Amino acid sequence: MVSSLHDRLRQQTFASPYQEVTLNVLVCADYLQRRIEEVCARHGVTSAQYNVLRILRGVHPDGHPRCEIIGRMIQAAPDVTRLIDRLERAGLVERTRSEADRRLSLSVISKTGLQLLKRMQPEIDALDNEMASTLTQAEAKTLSTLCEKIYTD
Amino acid sequence: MVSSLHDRLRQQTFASPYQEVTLNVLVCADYLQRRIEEVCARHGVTSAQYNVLRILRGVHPDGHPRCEIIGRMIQAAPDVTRLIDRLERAGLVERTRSEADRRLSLSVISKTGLQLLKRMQPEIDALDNEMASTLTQAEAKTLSTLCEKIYTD
DNA sequence: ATATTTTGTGTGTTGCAACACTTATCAACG
DNA sequence: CGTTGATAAGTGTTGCAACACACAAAATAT
Repeated sequence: MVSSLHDRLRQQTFASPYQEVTLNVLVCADYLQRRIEEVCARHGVTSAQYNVLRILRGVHPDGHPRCEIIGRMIQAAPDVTRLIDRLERAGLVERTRSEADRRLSLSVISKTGLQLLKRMQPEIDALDNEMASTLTQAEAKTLSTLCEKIYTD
Repeated sequence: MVSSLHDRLRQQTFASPYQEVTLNVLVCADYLQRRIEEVCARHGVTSAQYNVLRILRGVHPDGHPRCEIIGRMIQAAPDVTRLIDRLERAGLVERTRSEADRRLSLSVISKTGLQLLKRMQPEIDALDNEMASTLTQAEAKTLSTLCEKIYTD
């Protein structure tokens, strides 16, 4: 399915390699995103929610204010307030007001949230391992570096 | 703003270069996507709508059935029916029933749609040109090839 | 100290996205 | 030729996303 798109992109003649690379990065990301989304769906969360949970696991047992979470998210998203609302309703995070700065509402990942991440881990790892068959470690490194060059302005 | 995320990704230690590359491709794509979305928003369309219009321009004055459009879209999307509904309401495409196979509803880009694409072209080109300052042509080619390796299974 | 700006969060509304389901047409087969 | 299955498009519903806006607390200026 994706490979048929690939064929069409190949047939197309590009005015510059920059036009081509933009399309390829977008298609590639959509492919990767879709695989992750699949795993997340099986566990009843969206990829954005999963991303937030991982961020919060990184500082557990401490929490993060909303603004800090936004800055660390892979895909920028507005409306993080309601995203956390849903995580809270699902019992995956807990919110408390910061004493030091009462504007901040600190989100902390809950025990249930940590358990969910633990259950998902092997499936996420499996995705990474799959990639090892199509890309050498050196190629992965190169790809990372080139991507960084683009988004670091 | 993105570079601050970049710093955090750098600080992080990755279990494997495959974990790292997944994040980097996603972040990079989000960055590129956001730039395109900005241009599209200025012209009153979403990037998905813009994508469909470009696909239809490719076969103008002929049209494409919905199923064909789905296969050619950069980012897979369900509900293309209503996406085209909106393009039709905006006067950017016209729909007709195929005589050969009456299940198919052929979408054809309208004169207004072609004009819109023409007006947007310089701004889209500008985005590509910007990239030339951060990436050599050879690097762009390499990046394209590596991305293709990932999504071609 | 009070006024002003900045920062952080939450809310209200519109429209789009994702999911499953329905309808219409074509193809294949008894 | 009628029946069954496959393919294409459209519909109905729920919930999320994007936008602007409103409020609260802290930082800064006067």
